[in-house]
Amino acid sequence: MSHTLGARQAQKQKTRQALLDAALRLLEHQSLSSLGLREVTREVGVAPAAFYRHFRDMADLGVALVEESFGSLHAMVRDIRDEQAETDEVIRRTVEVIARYVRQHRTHFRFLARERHGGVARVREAIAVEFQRFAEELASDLADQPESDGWAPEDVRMLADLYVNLMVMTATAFMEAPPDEPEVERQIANAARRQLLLINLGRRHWNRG
Amino acid sequence: MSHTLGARQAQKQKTRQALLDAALRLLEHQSLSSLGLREVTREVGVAPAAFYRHFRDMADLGVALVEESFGSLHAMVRDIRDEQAETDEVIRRTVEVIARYVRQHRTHFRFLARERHGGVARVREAIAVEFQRFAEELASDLADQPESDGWAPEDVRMLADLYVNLMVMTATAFMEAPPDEPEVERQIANAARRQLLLINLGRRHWNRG
DNA sequence: TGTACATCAGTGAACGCGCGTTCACTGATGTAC
DNA sequence: TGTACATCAGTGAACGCGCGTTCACTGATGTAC
Repeated sequence: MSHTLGARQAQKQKTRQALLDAALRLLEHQSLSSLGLREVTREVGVAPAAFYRHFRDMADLGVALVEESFGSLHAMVRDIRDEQAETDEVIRRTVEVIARYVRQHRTHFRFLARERHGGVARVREAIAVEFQRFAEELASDLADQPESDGWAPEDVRMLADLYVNLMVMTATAFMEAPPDEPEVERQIANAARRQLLLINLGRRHWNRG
Repeated sequence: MSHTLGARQAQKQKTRQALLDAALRLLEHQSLSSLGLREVTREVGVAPAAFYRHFRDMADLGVALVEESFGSLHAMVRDIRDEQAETDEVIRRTVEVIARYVRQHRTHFRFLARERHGGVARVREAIAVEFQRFAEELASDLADQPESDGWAPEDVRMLADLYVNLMVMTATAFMEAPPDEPEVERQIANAARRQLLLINLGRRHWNRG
């Protein structure tokens, strides 16, 4: 009865998704606060007034895009977490997964990078909440590892923040690299691996001296 | 003859600065790509057409703001570099200087954070160039330190990028903290110090086995 | 299965508004003699 | 020092344009009997 969408509901969802996709496409070369409602509906091919059947305003659409973007980001993290191997191998796989994620979800990541400190408060806040959740999850994972024995909880959180920051920095570097430039990507990956390695060194010697 | 500005030149510079100041004020709650020329001139109290005597368009004004913002950032770095002391003391002073810089130049830093990945290409590029220059200078400083003996140049650069990134991350955290909340600031400073400490640990054990 | 009515996603026209840009202008400042 | 002319920062009116929002509407889909 309820799990099959009626034809009407299905069509509505399709239009809503088309609006989100069109907005994401247009946001490649501009920011949310300069993106117009009419621009989005024009791109989709519906009347401007149709927008209001799905979103109150552009900030509302932005918040929906935050949720969508973090959806694929969480998929990335699950990918990384599922890999269990030697430290060096974990690092190699981690950087590889970040590269692959950015390649496959470039528009999502660009949106997050652009709007994280952008001009729309509600969107900024939504992104901040998600990144915080993200760091908390990572901190909880790190706390369970034997390397974290004897660590103060706030030090684990500090380390998690450092990792999240490095991931964002690396993903941003991949994003800003021109597409289809394997040599540039290789260099970014190399630098990222060595930065992870250096942090892991610091982690191993924490509380030892 | 030439070092004293004529009354006309002086007045022109004054208006130009007023436009920059007004823009920076308005950019606290929006991003450059949604800021209008008429908004800025209205804030200053001049006719819209007067804008064109100083800037070609808003992107042009944005690039001028980038230069202004990095001016005070370089002053901050000179502050840090001039402090010579024990490692722990250097870390303490570094974080303190960052906190002070953000407190005193909040609007400049917010502008850089917001437009670094913002919607205006020319401004983004200007910021990228400056951050790159910044990291190169730091790398050159680091290379001269005895701790960097035997380091490959690209490893020094990698470390410089890590430091720059941590500075940006810390400054951003200070910026986003509500003003006049010493307790929150204390916590951010604490986390930043420990992150610098951990990276320094990793640095000391790099290339050691 | 068929009929009568309700729902509601999307339409299309209309509105008032603020935008960026242009233009001929004004009048204070600067320059040449 | 005084005069005649040039410069040019800032003015104010005008323009066409696309914006967000409203509204009564249409017609396909859903529901009750």
